[in-house]
Amino acid sequence: MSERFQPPRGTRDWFGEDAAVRRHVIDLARSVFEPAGYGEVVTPGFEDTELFARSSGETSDVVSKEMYTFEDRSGRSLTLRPESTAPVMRAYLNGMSRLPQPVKVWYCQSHFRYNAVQRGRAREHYQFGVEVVGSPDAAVDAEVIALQHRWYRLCGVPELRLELNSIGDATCRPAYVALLEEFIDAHIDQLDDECLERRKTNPLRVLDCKNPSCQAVLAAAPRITDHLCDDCAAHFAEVRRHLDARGVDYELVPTLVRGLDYYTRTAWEWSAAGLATSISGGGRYDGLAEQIGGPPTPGVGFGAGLERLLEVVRPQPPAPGGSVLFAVIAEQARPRMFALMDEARAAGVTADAAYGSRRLKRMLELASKRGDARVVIVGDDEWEHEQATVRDMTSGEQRSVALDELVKELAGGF
RNA sequence: GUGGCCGUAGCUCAGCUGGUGGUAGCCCCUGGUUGUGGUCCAGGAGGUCGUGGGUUCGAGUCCCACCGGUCACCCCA
Repeated sequence: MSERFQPPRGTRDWFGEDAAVRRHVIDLARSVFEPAGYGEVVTPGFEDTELFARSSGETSDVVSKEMYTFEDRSGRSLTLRPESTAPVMRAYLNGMSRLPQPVKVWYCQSHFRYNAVQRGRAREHYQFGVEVVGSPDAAVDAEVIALQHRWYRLCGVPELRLELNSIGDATCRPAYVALLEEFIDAHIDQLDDECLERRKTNPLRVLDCKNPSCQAVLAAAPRITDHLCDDCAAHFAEVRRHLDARGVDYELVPTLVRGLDYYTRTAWEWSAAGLATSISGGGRYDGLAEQIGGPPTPGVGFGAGLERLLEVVRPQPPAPGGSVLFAVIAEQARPRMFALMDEARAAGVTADAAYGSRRLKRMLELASKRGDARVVIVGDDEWEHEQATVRDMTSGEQRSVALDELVKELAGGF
């Protein structure tokens, strides 16, 4: 095994059924978002390191210890994207802002973070994500959440749960944080070391502490939702009205916060049975554009981990159906038959050849395993008469078809 | 990054207190006469027991380190 290569720690290969199911959940997401006006966006695999440093915040875990940062041959500092929201906003500022507003996009990209590898925590992971840039409308927040809800329902996610909160904005959050810090300092002797550490880096995270004795103390702490400014409170109320109207259930969680600095107002997370972590996180980020040198620009979106989703549900793609397998026994018939196979493909028929064997028994066996509907058999007998035997794999019925008619027969057969 | 558990074929796993690696199941390939599948039968391929050291007459089994996985913490999708 030492002579062989393994995928690098925290990465994996996708093939066979895994790849098919993965493809299927992406197709389901597209089937939900594309009719709603979301177009695909693709951003570079790496960006200027500063883009992530400035947007996520130098002290964030992502920036301080999880980024894959390297220098290229010209000495530029580049970083493999650890998330896609900042890159999408960068792309928005680099041209997308000229499109009709707001700009609605989806992406399915890999992300790289040097973190502890565990179930649902890889070093390269895929996210299907959505961003709506250019509108502060609460109806947009609700649309994104509602569509995501439909996607997860289509996937059949068990015990789907939505946690919702508003974390305010630059007007009200600083005052709330000051209030919270005051509370924490007043109860400092009743909180553990971890809380003290968080108090220094991100006071909001203190509320997350899982220590029961800390929780008992923190239950009396001021809540962000009680201290929103009028605009934020009105915005949050409207998001909830829209969600109620769309029939999306949610749970208000005042302690739900975000690890990245650019989030404002609406914040949400989805979770499901069978996985301790959330399967998706989203929020509004009205402060992001300015942090990376653009004009004030509102935005809202989510990133949904594909691997995490596939940990809790594996929706089966619909069986292809109607596929045809070419079983060409006669050596001299192969060139023409495979050419006809291509013609059938061009005519819309799903077709493949049994390349692995020249024995009919094995070819039919293969057709059974693959689930092909029909098999085109051409041996010496058929070849002599310019014919093919078409076998229906369900009924076992066989009929002769002239080679000149074969493509038409296959294409019209279903 | 810290701590616990784990690592036998592509996959799921046997392997007792150290004494020669399993006819195991699934998957893959071949054959069961010359052209008929979903079954059955027979055969085969595939492992330096994660890697490297150490203890021992002898290590899949015990010890150490590394690699990989997993659980908790941190954080997050």
